Amino acid sequence: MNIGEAAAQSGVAAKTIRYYESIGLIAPAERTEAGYRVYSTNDIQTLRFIARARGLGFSVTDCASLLALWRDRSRASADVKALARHQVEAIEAKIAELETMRATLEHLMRRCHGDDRPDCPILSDLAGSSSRKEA
Amino acid sequence: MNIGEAAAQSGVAAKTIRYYESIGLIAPAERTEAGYRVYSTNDIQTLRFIARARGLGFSVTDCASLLALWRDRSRASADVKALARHQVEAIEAKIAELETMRATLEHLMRRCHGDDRPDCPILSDLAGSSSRKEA
DNA sequence: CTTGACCTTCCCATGACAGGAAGGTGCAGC
DNA sequence: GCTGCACCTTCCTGTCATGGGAAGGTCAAG
Repeated sequence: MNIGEAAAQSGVAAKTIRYYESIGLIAPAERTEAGYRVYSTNDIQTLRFIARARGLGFSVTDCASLLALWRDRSRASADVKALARHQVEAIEAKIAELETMRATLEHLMRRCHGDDRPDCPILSDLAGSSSRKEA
Repeated sequence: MNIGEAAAQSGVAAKTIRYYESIGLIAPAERTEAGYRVYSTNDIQTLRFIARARGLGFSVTDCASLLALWRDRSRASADVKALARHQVEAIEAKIAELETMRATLEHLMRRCHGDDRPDCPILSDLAGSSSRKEA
């Protein structure tokens, strides 16, 4: 299977597959005589694994760790769980940050009449009024 | 005031101030004979405005729009509110995405015993078990 | 034999900066 | 006056995870 079909089957763009190979996340693919990369269904599994982990927000570096654990038949599930917990914490931190932003913005929007008058509490706040909330 | 003090007073790193100047977000600063950038308290206000907008998640491009509206005394507050609403929507989309990730991860973690046994539903899921949730 | 869809490598761009090198400036102290 | 140090300048590189596109080779169909 060429890289195009591998991309179609795995959901990972051909460009990205080459990138993953270049940074060592996946092993260099076999090549045809002409230099075309060749992929097996096993490689597709790996790519899908990566795609799912990325979809859960894991960094490419985390994916390398997860792949190593996946291949290590003697791994402890606690190790995997620790990575997952860490990821959940990172996600929660981001959510909290975003929630704060949203709350502040919505508070400002409620106070903004939003018509064609120039008076605008949103801008006033950004300009430094004392009623703003510090993040 | 030199760039170092402007940075201290505005909360924007000196490096970042130069960056903002280079991309045209702020006007080029006046210079001393020796070429040092000089900032006024007015410039500090602008930098703080930007810092607050960035803190609310607005992109640098959005900041340029907000600054333009801020300076336009005849702006309509509706224009500002529209930008804010757009930003809230973007934030909510990100939150939703992160919530989905978190829910999936937590679901997987609950099923993972997390001890020294190698059996791990988290990895099984990433490897393609049918019980996974699609994001 | 040509066409067009693939594939290859290579470099550049993104967003929003941070780090660091190489060199000039300003001021305090001796 | 000179030294030293903190500060300033520009310029280049790196970050993260790709995407875009150029220039050129390959493959299968018609």
